[in-house]
Amino acid sequence: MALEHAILVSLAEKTASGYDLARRFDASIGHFWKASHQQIYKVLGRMESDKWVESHLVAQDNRPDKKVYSITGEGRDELRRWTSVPTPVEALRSELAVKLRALPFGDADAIVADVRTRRQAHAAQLAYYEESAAKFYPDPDSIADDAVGAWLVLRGGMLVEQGGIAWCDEILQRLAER
Amino acid sequence: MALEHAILVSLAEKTASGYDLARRFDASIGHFWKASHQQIYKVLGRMESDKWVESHLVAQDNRPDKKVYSITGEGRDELRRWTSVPTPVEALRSELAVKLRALPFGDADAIVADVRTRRQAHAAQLAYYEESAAKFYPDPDSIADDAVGAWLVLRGGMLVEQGGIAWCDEILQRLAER
DNA sequence: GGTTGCAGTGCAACTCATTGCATAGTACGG
DNA sequence: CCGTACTATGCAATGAGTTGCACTGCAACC
Repeated sequence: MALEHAILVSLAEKTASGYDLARRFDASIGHFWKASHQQIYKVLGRMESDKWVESHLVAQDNRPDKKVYSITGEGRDELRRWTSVPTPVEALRSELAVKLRALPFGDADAIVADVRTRRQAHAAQLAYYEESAAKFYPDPDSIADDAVGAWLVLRGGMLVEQGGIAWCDEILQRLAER
Repeated sequence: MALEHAILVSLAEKTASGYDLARRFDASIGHFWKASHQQIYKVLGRMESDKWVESHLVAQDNRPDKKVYSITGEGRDELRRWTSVPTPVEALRSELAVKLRALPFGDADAIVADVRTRRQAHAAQLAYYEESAAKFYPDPDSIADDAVGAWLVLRGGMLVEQGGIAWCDEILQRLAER
C-alpha cells in the first residue's frame, strides 16, 4: 500500500495535478513504482477525504481546468510516520524463473530468444540510468543532502539492471552454447 | 497471469494435491512466485474447468481425503504454448526506493535501521540459496539437462540477493557514515 | 479538412491477491 | 483431558491494479 506514500513524496517535493503525477509516474519515480492515471485519480480522491492532501481548481488558457493537489500537515505527519515503520522485504516475482523451470516441457529456443531480448532491455535501461546519473550527478562524491535519496534510488536501479544482465548472460551461456 | 503456469510446471514435474502445491509454493518455486493456498485452490478449480488439469479423490488413513491433480495433454500444450510467447520484463516495485526519496521528509535514522535489517534478510536468503546449491548441485559444471532450469533459477536468486546486499551497503555508506 | 497527439479528469468492469473465517479429524506433548 | 500443530479444502469480503471507455478542446501536420 505504498502508492499513497509515493504520491505524498511527490507532492511534498512539488504540488501537482493528477495529470502531472501520472507523468511523474511515467518517469523518475515511475521506474520504481508504476501507476496508471486511473489509479492515481482514484487514490487522490481517497487521500483527499483522508485529509492527506487538498486541492484547488486552477483555470488555464487554451487548456482544460486542472485540480492542483498539495500535501497537508496531516499528510506530512503520515509520511513521517510511514518512514519510521519498517518496510517488509518485497517478494520477488519472476515469470522468467517459472519459464526456466518449464524448460523440459517447453520450447527451449523460444526461451533463449526471450532471454536475449530481455538482456537488451536491461542493457537499455542501464544505459538510461547511467545517462541520468551523468547528467544530474556529474560528481557523485559531492551530492546535496536533499538529493542523496534520489541518487541512491538511481544506484539501486543500476544494480538491478546489472544483476539482470548478469543473470541473462549466465542463462545464455548454459543454454545457447550447445 | 502466470500462477496457472507455475502450477502447470509443478504438476508436470509431479502430481499433487492443492495442499501439496501450497507447500511447494512455500519453498522451491515459492521463492520466485508466492501463492497462498486459497489462491491455489481457486485457480485449480478454474484450471480444471479449462481441462488443463484433472483430479481424482484419494482416500487416506487417519487423514482427510485429498484431491490429487495431474496435468492433462491440453495442459501440456498450454505450457508449451506459453513458453513460446515472450515474457514482458516485469516492472520493479521497491517500497524502499520510495522511502529513500522520502528521506528529506521522514525519519532518516529509522530508514537506516530498516536498511540494516533488510541487508540481513538478503544475506540470510543468499546463505540459504548457497546451501541449497551446495547440497543439490555439488558440481555446477555437470548438471543434468532436466535440472539446468532449476539451477539457473537458483543462480538468479543468488544474483538478486547479492544485488540487494550491494545496494544496502551503498545506502549505509552514504547515510550512516556521517 | 481530417488525423494524430497532447492536456485534462474520471467511471465501470474485471482480474489478481490478501485476510479472515469455517470445518474436521489426527497426533502429540504436558 | 487440554491446547497446539498438522493435514486438508474451501468461501466471502476487501483491496489493489489493469483495461476499456467517455468527454472536452487545442495545436500541429499532411
